[in-house]
Amino acid sequence: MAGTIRKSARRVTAADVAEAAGVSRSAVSRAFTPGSYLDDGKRRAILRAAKRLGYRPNAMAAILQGGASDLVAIFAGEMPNDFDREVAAALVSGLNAIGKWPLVIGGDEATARRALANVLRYPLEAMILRSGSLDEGVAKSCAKLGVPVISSGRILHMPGVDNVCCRNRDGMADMGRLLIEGGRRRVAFVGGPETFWSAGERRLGLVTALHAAGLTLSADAMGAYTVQSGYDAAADLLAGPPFDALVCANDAMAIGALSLLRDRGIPVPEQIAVVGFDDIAMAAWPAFNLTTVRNPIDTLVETVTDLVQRRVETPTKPDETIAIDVSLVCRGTH
Amino acid sequence: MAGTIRKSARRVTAADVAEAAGVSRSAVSRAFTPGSYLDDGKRRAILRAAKRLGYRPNAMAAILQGGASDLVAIFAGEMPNDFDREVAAALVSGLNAIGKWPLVIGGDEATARRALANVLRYPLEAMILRSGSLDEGVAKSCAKLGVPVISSGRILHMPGVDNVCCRNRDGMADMGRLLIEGGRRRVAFVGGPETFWSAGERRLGLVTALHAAGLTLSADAMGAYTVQSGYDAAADLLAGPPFDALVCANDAMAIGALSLLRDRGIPVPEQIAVVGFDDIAMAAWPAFNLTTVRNPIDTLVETVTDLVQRRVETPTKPDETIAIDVSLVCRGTH
DNA sequence: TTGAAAGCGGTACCAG
DNA sequence: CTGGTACCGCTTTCAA
Repeated sequence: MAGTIRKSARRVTAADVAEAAGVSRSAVSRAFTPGSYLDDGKRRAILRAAKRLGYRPNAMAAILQGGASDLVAIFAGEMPNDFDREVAAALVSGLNAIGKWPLVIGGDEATARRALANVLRYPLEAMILRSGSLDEGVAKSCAKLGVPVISSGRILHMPGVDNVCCRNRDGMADMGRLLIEGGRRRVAFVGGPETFWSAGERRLGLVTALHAAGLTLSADAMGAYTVQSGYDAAADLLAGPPFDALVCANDAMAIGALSLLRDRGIPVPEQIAVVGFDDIAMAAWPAFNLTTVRNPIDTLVETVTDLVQRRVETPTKPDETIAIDVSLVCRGTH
Repeated sequence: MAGTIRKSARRVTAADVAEAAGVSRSAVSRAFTPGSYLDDGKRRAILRAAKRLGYRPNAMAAILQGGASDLVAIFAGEMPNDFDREVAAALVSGLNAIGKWPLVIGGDEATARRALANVLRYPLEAMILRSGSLDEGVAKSCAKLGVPVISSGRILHMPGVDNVCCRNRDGMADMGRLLIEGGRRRVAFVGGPETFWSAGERRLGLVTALHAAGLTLSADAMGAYTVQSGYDAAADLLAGPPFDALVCANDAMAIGALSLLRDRGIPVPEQIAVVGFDDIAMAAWPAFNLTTVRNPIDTLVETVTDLVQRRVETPTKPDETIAIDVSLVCRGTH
């Protein structure tokens, strides 16, 4: 369907406004700078002319001149599950709320890698990492350029990086103890490839709790943090030696595993307990009622935005590593 | 936890590279401009020096000078459900793939409104609308500045706006006919407030199909496109006159309704059919097995990114309204 | 092929 | 309080 043909117009500049209002460009600049010396009547006249012409100060010029860019990149990775997408959405809102512009980079590794080189041409105030696999490389590139890096969801031991991360090991250790107290003895785990750093941490927490009780992991499966991969991993595990608890590195996989067990008619939690990590909204739905570990997104976002602000304010402040507390959410699958 | 204290360094400029390589700034600029006259040895020397110093051309200066900004804003709204978040994530990836930088604006209306005024200070190549409530105002502001607007998910009849939208009415009309053919006669609908434009369109499609069969809508409930609101709406409807089909304006609400009916022990689809719209990944899970209308995200993203490119290429091209085909997905709840 | 110089659109520092 | 002016860092003429 065709519609109106439009004309492309040149952007209105301060000079245009100055001419229209019969003042100098300096005056126009002052009219848009709070707390600057300018006759009140003149200021009003300028703002009126600006509004009439549709003038907005060009951010590029202001930034080039030395102003804040307010640009913050988010390296979001592929966002394969709802938790990652929720975090990304919440980060965007949180950054908007503190007056920053999140410039989001997502998609597969090749696209992201290509994007990185180019996005660094923009004067970023910070780079937020949520990707997983490319993190070290990105952090190195940023460090070279003096762009502050905030890694969330995985701890990067590099100078020039602030870290925000939930207590993966503690959370999963608590979960392990809960299962053991509930009488479970043969515990299987569904983790992820090395690029999912948190999977390794969570596994470690579980193993620690098991060891303390004189137990070891019964089986180890590899997932991909998606529902489908949890479904498949559970099927693989069922083909092996029996187990009475299935600990998944995240809720998406736990929900997938739950579905598989239901399909096979295996009673949960009577025969096998199934638990996850994150406490996504879905985990609370009656259809799943999943026992899990709460990984609070709001706290994460607050911590990250706070870190962004403090880092921008004091670029030389020491690096920080902030841990976010998690807590057991006992529902019906353990 | 404290760590290394870092130094904040000045950004490396073309002048620094020029000095290091013993050439003029012009030569440095040329070295980064494909297809420009420059001695090959000199170019190599410059690129080497640039790499050593960690130089990247400053995008702000290039843009100010007249270059492409590659900046595309996405007005994403609150993203209350997984479909919206999936679309946002896919749009981000799609834009990255064509070399654009999605600058995402999300969160509640107040935040978004405040953000709009400021983001227009950046030279945006396009503005993608997914918000719902603020769309007209945003489109007007953009039109005044000559920023192309691409509205997706809701048709805006305004000059200067390209529209991409799925065939909401057709899809829901097909669904209505499917239900009628299946013997359903008392059809209830769960829609949304006026800000959810698609809910009205989908309702219209359903009503059309019902009318053609000499039927009318049995009941009308208002949801908010979230799972919880579907759950609540279904509860409200059950308190009224009986019905044998429950059509929800999106999958999230359908899944909520499904949960409520299960909680109440009402057999689906034997006693009541439940259907949705969008075909989110979850709809296919065995736990829900939802009959729905497929609203293809990949096609949406391709269409939008294509439109962005064509609009940037030819700013004066006529406005377009592109409809995306949808299709019935028959599973187990109808 | 090269360097010098003129902007791009602001901001901030001048002297007035 | 005001207007003029020198930048910010890059691209792109222009003349050499």
